[in-house]
Amino acid sequence: MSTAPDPTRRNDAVRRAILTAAIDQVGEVGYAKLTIERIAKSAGVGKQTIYRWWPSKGALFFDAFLDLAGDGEAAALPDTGDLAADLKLVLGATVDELNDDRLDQAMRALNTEIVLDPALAADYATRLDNPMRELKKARLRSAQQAGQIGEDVDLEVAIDLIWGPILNRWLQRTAPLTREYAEQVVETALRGLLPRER
Amino acid sequence: MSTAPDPTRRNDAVRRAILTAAIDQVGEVGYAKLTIERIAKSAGVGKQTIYRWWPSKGALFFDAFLDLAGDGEAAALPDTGDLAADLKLVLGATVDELNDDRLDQAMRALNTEIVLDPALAADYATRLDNPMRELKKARLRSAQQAGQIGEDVDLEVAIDLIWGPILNRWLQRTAPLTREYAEQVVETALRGLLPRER
Amino acid sequence: MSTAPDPTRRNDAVRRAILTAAIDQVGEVGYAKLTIERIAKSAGVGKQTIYRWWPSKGALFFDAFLDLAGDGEAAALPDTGDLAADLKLVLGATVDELNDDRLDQAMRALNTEIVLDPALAADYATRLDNPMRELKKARLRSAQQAGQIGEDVDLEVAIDLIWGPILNRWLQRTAPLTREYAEQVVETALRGLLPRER
Amino acid sequence: MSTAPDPTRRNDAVRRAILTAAIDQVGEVGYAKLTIERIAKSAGVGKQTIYRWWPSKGALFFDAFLDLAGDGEAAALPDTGDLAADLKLVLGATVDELNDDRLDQAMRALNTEIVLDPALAADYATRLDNPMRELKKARLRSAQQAGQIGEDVDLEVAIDLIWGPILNRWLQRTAPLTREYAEQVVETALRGLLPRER
DNA sequence: ACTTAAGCGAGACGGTACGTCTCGTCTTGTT
DNA sequence: AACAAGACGAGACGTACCGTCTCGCTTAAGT
Repeated sequence: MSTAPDPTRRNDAVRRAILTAAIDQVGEVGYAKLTIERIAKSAGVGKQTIYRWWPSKGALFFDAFLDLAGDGEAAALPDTGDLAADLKLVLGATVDELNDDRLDQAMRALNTEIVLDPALAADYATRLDNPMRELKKARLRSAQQAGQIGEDVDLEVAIDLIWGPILNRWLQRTAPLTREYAEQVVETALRGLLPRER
Repeated sequence: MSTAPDPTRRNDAVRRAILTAAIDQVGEVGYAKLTIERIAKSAGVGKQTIYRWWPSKGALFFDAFLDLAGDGEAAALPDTGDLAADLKLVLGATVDELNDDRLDQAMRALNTEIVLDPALAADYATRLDNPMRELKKARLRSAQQAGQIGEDVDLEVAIDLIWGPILNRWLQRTAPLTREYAEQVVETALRGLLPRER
Repeated sequence: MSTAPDPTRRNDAVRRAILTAAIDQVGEVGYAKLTIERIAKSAGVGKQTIYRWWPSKGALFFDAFLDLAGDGEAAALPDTGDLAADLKLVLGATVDELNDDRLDQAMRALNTEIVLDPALAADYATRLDNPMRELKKARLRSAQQAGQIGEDVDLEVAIDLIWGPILNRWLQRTAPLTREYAEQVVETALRGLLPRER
Repeated sequence: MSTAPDPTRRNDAVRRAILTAAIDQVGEVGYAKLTIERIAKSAGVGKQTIYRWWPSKGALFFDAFLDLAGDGEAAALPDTGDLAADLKLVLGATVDELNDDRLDQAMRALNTEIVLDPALAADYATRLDNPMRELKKARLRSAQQAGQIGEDVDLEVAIDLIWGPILNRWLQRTAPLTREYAEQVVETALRGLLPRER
């Protein structure tokens, strides 16, 4: 019978050293060449200590990512009443994050795991994506109530329409990801592609 | 100097066997567990034969994917004059493809490599994405000339607005990818999020 | 720097399994076809465990040979006072050993490595040949003191004269190696080739 | 049915280039690292050309060795009437050959093959060793008839007694192989180890 | 002189083993 | 009991050669 480790005895300094080492090493060698052994060495930790607490490189990295990104996460999207301005602000910040090398590396790594591993994808959805989606939806619902978004618009679709293009351009490197592009996306999404009726 | 192999001496039957084996085995064990050795065994081929012609698993898989997907690639997007209907048709087909298990597996694998390897991403852009983008842009330009898309709309942004949400939902498995969703995206993208003026 | 493994952590059961497997497999397929992989498989051991402790097949085999031969090694040559009889006894035993298939295979293999690799030859000299030579020299010196060997005879040459022919016939398979031949060698070496003075 | 190659069509320049390359490369990298591919490259020859005419590296090398050594081979051993002097002359020359780096390398390589491969050993016996043995025996027989060797001495044993020690010391590198040593061996073998009767 | 059937250089091919790397498990002290 | 250290069985990595197999090209007979 496998005796599960007792979390109360866990040494938190060790845990943090491992998470930090994971992020550090991803920056140095990239996710593909990141090995458990390398993380252990860099953290000054035995391999077993890693295997005791995480089932896989992906799971470890996911925690490391949360540790990195989750801290500064805003509790809510700004709501000044000007939807377009608020979205441009938020997406501009997102663009900046994605252009930051450390975060770019880490998020690409995370994405790799999520794309191939449905279990991690579910975990990701629960712990990161859904909460974020709720914040986004809250802001859009507020706009909808203020009459700035059509009543018949599905907010899920609205979110995808605004954030999807940015994430896509980032992932596929179709073209450089700039704040200008983000603003164009916001404007076009809000207004639609059709010619303006007069 | 490393003498590159002479392509004229290449045995094409062997090449096709390798590409086929690569796709087969990705379906059986997934991309993460796909090894060159396994592909070689499955193709009845020596490992060196693979290493002679491809520099990495990613590069091999990219060729295999092109072999799989590229053949049936349409030469142009339909243009019946009804932009919404045409887009729904095309995106519906895309949705079906992404729900086909073999293609889903292969495209996810490809995506993994592209996300982490800028060189492959560039290759992907040149050989697959850009040509497809041109076809899409051509259809949208035709619509623009017909007055169905605003003259001030940037067609690059338009493409991202239509295709981005679908690809994103597929990659991140936010929710099941259905034809209905695709239709909603088309309609919302065309019409915009703003309430209709009256 | 390459950190040498810590010998105190070594698992001795594993070490013995490897040495045994090496001897076994040499008997089955011969030294030329003996591979590290085969030894590992036969010993139920990972390849790395072999490479961790031995730098080459030759070095491993050398240890395996010592393990095989060294155990029964006599501490001293018999000294009954009758030099010829003692030598015939010892050489007869040597002949039997060389005609034993397992030892024959192993010693030929060892010889192969020694002939081509001076480093191993030096190791062989230190750990096997020199100790044996000392025993031989001790016996001959005793005979010399007893007046059974000329005082001006160089004992190194004497050893070569007695053992050289036997080893040579064995190595080169000039003719079958028999006890009779060994006895003839002893007698002729002692008496010399010249006709007897009267 | 495998059509054996027609020796009359053989290109002798190619044959010689291969043999030369074999000797050259053994000198450069040693026999263990000598590969057919390397010989082929060095000789400017296709691999198939080698495989067409020789069944193995050993067989090829054997021919190469004959080509190298066989040419200058004396037809008979000197017979001045002074057996000791003649033997010292011959063995001195042998010692010099064994101390020549090129020949040393080549003969060690040959020896390696012979020790492990009985078929090659037989070939070696037929084509090199037996003829040489006959020459040696002829010289000793002549000495025996001249009363310089006891009538009851087995000449095969005599040959082993004289040449065995030298070959052994060379193969096992027990100690440096010098002309002085050869002379000592000759004298001791002729006179025997027993003290001189008076 | 003209076919034609080798020999030949070149090197792709299916394999096997190399020696290295990392995996995830297990064992041995240390704290 | 968690931990650092690291040996261990397992097996993939990418490389080097094996011996076989075309592929064109010379190059000598034999008609």
